[in-house]
Amino acid sequence: MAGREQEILDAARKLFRQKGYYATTMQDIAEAVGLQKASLYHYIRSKEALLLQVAGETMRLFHAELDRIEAAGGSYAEQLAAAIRAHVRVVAEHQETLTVLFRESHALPPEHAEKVRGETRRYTRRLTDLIARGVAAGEFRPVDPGAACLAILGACNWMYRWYSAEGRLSPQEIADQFVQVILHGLVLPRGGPAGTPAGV
Amino acid sequence: MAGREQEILDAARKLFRQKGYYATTMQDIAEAVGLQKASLYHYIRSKEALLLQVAGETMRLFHAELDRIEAAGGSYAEQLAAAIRAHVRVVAEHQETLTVLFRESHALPPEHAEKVRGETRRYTRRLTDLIARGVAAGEFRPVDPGAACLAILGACNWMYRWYSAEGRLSPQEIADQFVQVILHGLVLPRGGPAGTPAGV
Amino acid sequence: MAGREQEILDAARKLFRQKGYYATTMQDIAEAVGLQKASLYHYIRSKEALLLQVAGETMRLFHAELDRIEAAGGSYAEQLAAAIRAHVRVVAEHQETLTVLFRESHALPPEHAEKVRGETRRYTRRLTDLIARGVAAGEFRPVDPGAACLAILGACNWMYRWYSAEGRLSPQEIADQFVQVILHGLVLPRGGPAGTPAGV
Amino acid sequence: MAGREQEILDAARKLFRQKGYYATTMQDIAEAVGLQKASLYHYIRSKEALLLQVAGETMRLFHAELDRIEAAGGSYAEQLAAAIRAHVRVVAEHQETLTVLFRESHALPPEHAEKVRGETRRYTRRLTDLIARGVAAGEFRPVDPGAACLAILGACNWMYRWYSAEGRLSPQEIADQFVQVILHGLVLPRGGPAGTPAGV
DNA sequence: CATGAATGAGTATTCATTCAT
DNA sequence: TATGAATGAATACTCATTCAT
Repeated sequence: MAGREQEILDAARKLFRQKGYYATTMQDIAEAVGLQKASLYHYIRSKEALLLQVAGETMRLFHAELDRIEAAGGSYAEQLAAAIRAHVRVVAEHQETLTVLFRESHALPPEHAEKVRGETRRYTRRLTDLIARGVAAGEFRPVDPGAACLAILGACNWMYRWYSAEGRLSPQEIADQFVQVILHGLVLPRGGPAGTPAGV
Repeated sequence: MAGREQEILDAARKLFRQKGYYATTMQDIAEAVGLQKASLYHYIRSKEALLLQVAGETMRLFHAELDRIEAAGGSYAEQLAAAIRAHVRVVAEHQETLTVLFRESHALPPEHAEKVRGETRRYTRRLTDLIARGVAAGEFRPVDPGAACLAILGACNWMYRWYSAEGRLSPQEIADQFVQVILHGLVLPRGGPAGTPAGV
Repeated sequence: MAGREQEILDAARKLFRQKGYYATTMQDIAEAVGLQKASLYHYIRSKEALLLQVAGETMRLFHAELDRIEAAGGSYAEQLAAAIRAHVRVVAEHQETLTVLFRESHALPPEHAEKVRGETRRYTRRLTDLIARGVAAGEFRPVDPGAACLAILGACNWMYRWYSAEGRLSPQEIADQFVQVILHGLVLPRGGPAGTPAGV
Repeated sequence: MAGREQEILDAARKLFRQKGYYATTMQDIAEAVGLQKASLYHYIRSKEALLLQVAGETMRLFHAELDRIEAAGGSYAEQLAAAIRAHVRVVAEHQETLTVLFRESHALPPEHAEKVRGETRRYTRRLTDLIARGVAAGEFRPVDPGAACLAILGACNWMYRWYSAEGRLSPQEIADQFVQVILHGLVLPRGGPAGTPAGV
């Protein structure tokens, strides 16, 4: 059944995150699912294949969120805010997977590593395009869309290292803060009668 | 001599970054410095000690920059901008070390890992405090300083994964963009006299 | 059914020859007959038993041929020639089995290996006796019958390594050549009125 | 030193012969030379490399003997007799190596197996040519040189299975018998008071 | 009859580290 | 200082075989 395979994948993901890919032995995984080492090989081809599956799981999610958001439309600021919120949520919900992806994907054989990197690049490009369109539309400042995108992704992805479900802020709250910082910046527009920006 | 020790450290850092800590063998390091495996042990205690040294190198730098900036004074926005610029510069200049730090420090034994994490936390706190003071002084929006700080650190640290000296943007330019996004946000304040409050 | 068992035996023989006994897995055999690994065990006791069966198949054939030839009678030269022809034919027809027998029978457990060797020895003895009787009768040169027998068996058995159905010579032709060499030698009797021997 | 490497090679050869290549473990070899398993790898690259070395050792010897014999000249019958004697001697002296070569060389990776087979073919061709020249010169019967050569090689090589230093016949005696059978055949030329062939 | 699941025992190989020279 | 030799411990993976269904 797929049940056992899923159990193995879950155990592997958890262990890879806790101890790292190399430090996790097939023995560890076997014990975690209550099987003998050899029995694992009925369900998976190799340890590496396990890593590949774990690492490959997530990019889909990000793309799906972006699809949804673009379909929903709205101003660029609204779309970008939604994208940030979605990204934060995915990172919080799949922290384990993403930790493995970010920390261990270099252990994949070149071809697979390349595939994972390709997915990542594609996602980056989509987000960059969104920003570029916002800039072109005069809705965003004339920033460099590539750099801005990487700043945003960095802020969100970095969560994999510090987020905790027991932490002070909920994913929702984190997302609110990130949106505010990224969309409006930290600095209060100085005085003047001239308007402060509209809160998105 | 310290010369040899430094050579070994350099080789280790480079290899740890290229192939990862586990995938790098003492043999690799020995070949890189033109010694035999066994000879390395005249200079270093163990592979782990090597990792510890590499990983421990950098936090000092960040603190030093922050010292300098705080000593120089200026508005909170100026200080924060300077901190971002400094951070970006350090990441660009020590990408190798930071890659090892970010990716491999979990391979350290608990006590050492804790020490490294402690340094990191201390740096985060200093930056958070700076933001908190800016907020208290009414210079920054009333954001959550902790979240804002982590967003900034994420944006900057994430560079370890994508920055390339041959890339399109120089560290200087990257810093400019980051400062702009983080201090002023992406969204152009909508004109008009009618100021909307800094809601959100 | 015996059908399935035979199929398995055939597949095993073929694979043992192609890849060797150790390199052939039960999986390989199962795939070759379109069953699952576990299902093989309804027909056979073990992989070793399979090898034993394959290895044991052939000696019967050699003995049967010798029975037939001795029953038919004739001069010793005629009988020996017939034995060589028969042996060559059997090797050509059962090359697969004999390859396994010659190359892999040492993988059998001592007792079975001994049994196979016993059969081989018995065949060798019968052929040696035939030669010895020919020598005693003054029909053959006063050679050492044991050595002569092993020379003959070597020449014939070695075919397992080089014979090919697509080769230049048919088994019949090979047998003709072997008979000629073994019965009359390579060297042409020098001159003299004395005739060349009758071609057997 | 080469000493240890040679010891390992000797142990491997002996064990490969006794138990077969697959049934011999690196542990066995290590114990035989009084080292730990891991230590073997200071001297050899892999188990397979060990087999290759053992298997590759012998063909050189056969060629060297043939060189010597052809240089010495003499009638074709004399040369062939010398070749047979030499071959018998080499087999007796290197039975261990040849057993491994004949029985286990199919365990080599294709490219190396091919190389070994190439050497074998070259030796066969040289011997075939010698016979062919003898036939052309009218010194040998008009046999098929290829078949005759394979008969001879079979007779000699087969010794790897039955020869024993403690056996009834010395290599010298075996060679005498083989030469007699192959050069003059088993059958006594019938009739006439006239000459028996020259005993070579 | 057939098989999916499970396993125990085994196997080559790697690697950081030690130590006598 | 430098190293060749040696090793203990670990590790992923294989495979013949068993058994409940």
